[in-house]
Amino acid sequence: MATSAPELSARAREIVQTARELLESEGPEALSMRRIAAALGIKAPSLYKHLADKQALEAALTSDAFDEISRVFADANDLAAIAAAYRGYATAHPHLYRLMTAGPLDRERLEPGVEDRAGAAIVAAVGGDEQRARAAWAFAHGMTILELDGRFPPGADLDAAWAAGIAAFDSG
Amino acid sequence: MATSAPELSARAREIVQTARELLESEGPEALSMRRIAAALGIKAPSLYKHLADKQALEAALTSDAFDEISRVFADANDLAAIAAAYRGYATAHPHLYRLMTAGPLDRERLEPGVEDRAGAAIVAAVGGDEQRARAAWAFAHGMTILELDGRFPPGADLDAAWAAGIAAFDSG
DNA sequence: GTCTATACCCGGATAGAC
DNA sequence: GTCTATCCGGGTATAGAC
Repeated sequence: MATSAPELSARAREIVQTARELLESEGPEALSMRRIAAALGIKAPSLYKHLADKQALEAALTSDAFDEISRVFADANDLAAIAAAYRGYATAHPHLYRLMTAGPLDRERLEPGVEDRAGAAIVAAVGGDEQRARAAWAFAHGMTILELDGRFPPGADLDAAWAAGIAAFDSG
Repeated sequence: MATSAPELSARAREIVQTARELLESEGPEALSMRRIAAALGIKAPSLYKHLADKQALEAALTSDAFDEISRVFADANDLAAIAAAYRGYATAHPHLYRLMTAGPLDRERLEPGVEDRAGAAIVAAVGGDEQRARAAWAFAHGMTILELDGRFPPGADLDAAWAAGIAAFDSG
């Protein structure tokens, strides 16, 4: 059976918090054990007394982000509202959003349930249909990551593109 | 005015081809100048006689991929067909697809027109509406990258999720 | 709990000889 | 057009002293 992430000590949580501030303010290259340690005024090897390895740190950051997204979803009842919440969270925390969505998800190291809670809010917002929920999530993630990466043509009206997609899922 | 990518010499094209084979068969970690050179039986510094830097190599790979996608789109007239072509190309070339879609696009180093040609096919497939085209592209990219990264729940019926999204964009 | 020292890996890129 | 030698940077992680 898969064991999940161990509880973090108070000191470990400080490290995670510092790592997050670095990530959000300076981007993913800043998320190195040396840089995090330096920001705390210690040396990199000391971190390993508190966290098993870097993956544990990333899992903690990702679990936190899932939690926060679920909270942001709480007030949203329809697709337009949840899309706005999704886009708003990602735009406010672009580097964190990329960290939590890029590449495989190390589910065994996440806090149990965080992924499902975020997903359940999307399913509810589209009226309970899982297939439509997955498609709508893909739309939202696609819009978000293409927007964050500057992939749309310069000058594209992204509000209008979001609205077009939301209209499609609302009526389809 | 922005100058675009210089023509590649025949030897440079050989290097790009070798790089592509490495990328597709072994993944992005294999796309290093040392590994590419080794695969060609030469040393890494020699590559710089043929290509300015690694970005030039990546731009060539990306331009080729855009070209190929445009070609795959050529036979597709409606949204379902173009979505199937998109998904099929990405699934057949996952590492290349990630390379061409992840992060910012270095437009000045691409072959001129390759991005627009691929985009135009999507616009045509949704009937000419740019906003719907962007939303549909976001849906397709989102589905694709989440699928490639194993982000959907294990056992999720992705054919059904694709169909749900296509239906939404067809009717909405 | 922190330190120093270190081991090990990797990467892109340049200078100058041949 | 290729080579050797080298420079620069980076990273995760461990051992063992304090």
